[in-house]
Amino acid sequence: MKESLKNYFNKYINLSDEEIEIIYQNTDVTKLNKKEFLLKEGKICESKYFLIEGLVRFFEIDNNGNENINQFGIENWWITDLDSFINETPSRQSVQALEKTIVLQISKSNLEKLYISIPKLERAFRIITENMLIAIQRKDEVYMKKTSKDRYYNLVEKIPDFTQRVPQYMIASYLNITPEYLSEIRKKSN
Amino acid sequence: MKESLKNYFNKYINLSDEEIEIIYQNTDVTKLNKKEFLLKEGKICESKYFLIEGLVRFFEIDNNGNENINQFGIENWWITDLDSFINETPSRQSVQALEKTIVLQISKSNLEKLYISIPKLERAFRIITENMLIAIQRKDEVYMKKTSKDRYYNLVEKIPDFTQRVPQYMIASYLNITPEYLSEIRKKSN
DNA sequence: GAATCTACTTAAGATATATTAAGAAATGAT
DNA sequence: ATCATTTCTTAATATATCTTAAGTAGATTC
Repeated sequence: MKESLKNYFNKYINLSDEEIEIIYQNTDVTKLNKKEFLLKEGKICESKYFLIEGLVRFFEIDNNGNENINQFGIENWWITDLDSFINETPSRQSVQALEKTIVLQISKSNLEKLYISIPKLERAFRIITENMLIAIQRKDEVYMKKTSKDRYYNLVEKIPDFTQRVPQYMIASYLNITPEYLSEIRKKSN
Repeated sequence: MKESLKNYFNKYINLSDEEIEIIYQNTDVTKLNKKEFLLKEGKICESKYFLIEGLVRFFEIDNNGNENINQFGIENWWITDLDSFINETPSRQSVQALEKTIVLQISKSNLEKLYISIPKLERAFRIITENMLIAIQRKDEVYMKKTSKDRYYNLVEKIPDFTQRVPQYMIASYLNITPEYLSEIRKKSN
């Protein structure tokens, strides 16, 4: 676990073993079973969660009572409702485990302490956040302008095992189409 | 100009006048007339541009030769194709002034120097990038899941003067609808 | 000031996607 | 293994949005 953290941060900055130790001391391990929640709509997102193993989904309930998935999270990603975390406002979305999931949790106050004791972390998170921004912009290129079919094949190509790990109706929700229509798209592709 | 920069950064970190001066020494002022380009598709985005005054659009040309606007930039925003800037890959989009525009330009190498001489800047850009990420996520909530009509009214509500400053066909492009359909939406609203 | 261009509108027909409802298949519980 | 529940598929119909084409008005050019 400490090893994962070390490997991860070393992609961005050089940290001594003591520094890794300090970071690790400021985290908690949380284990979730399938269907358990990391964050519930309406609550303030108090921590950043570094996903060690497993799979989660971000979703919200729309006016018609439908679940709308807008993000999945996998290994080595930070799981946070950033809006809620930064501005300390109630989260509009929930985060739920789709598989047995292990996360390392850093509370906001611990993170602020870490930024002070290990200022290099500012740099790491500056870079990490930039990369997240790039990722979301790339996603937008596909999801804003392309047809449902293109979005589906884009997803299959980029994360092939998703179609195994995630029920189809959730993929449909993530792609912003109805499960019925996804079914048609898949049929036509044969 | 230096004043703008100072006010801006002071929202995130405390900078002395000397530090502001150092930052300012590492920027260039660029003035653009309407229709001039800050960045052209295929070129590497070599600088971050801080928009002092004016209005720009980000767009790309799709397979059918249509311009696709995916972002506007206004005062106090950083104008960058981050993917191109960070990874030094050719930009897939162009950035063009829609009005007389003034930007402060920081080259990548100058920015790296500044991160070293004024480490607090890491913190500033960490926070700025987080805020950009939050903004893009909020935009996604509207643009991924809502109908064309809702997207239009959301834009009108959030940036009312846009409908004056930007031609309607560009707004349609930004909203991912055809100008004809936007025309219909507007008609129905009366 | 006429001619040309550009942005905007209107309307008819076409297409992509949603909705509804029903049945089939898979999964989980007893 | 059986039953119940959840997920997936199929098909008919409905709706949102696009495409094409034509027309109008304002801006720009000669």
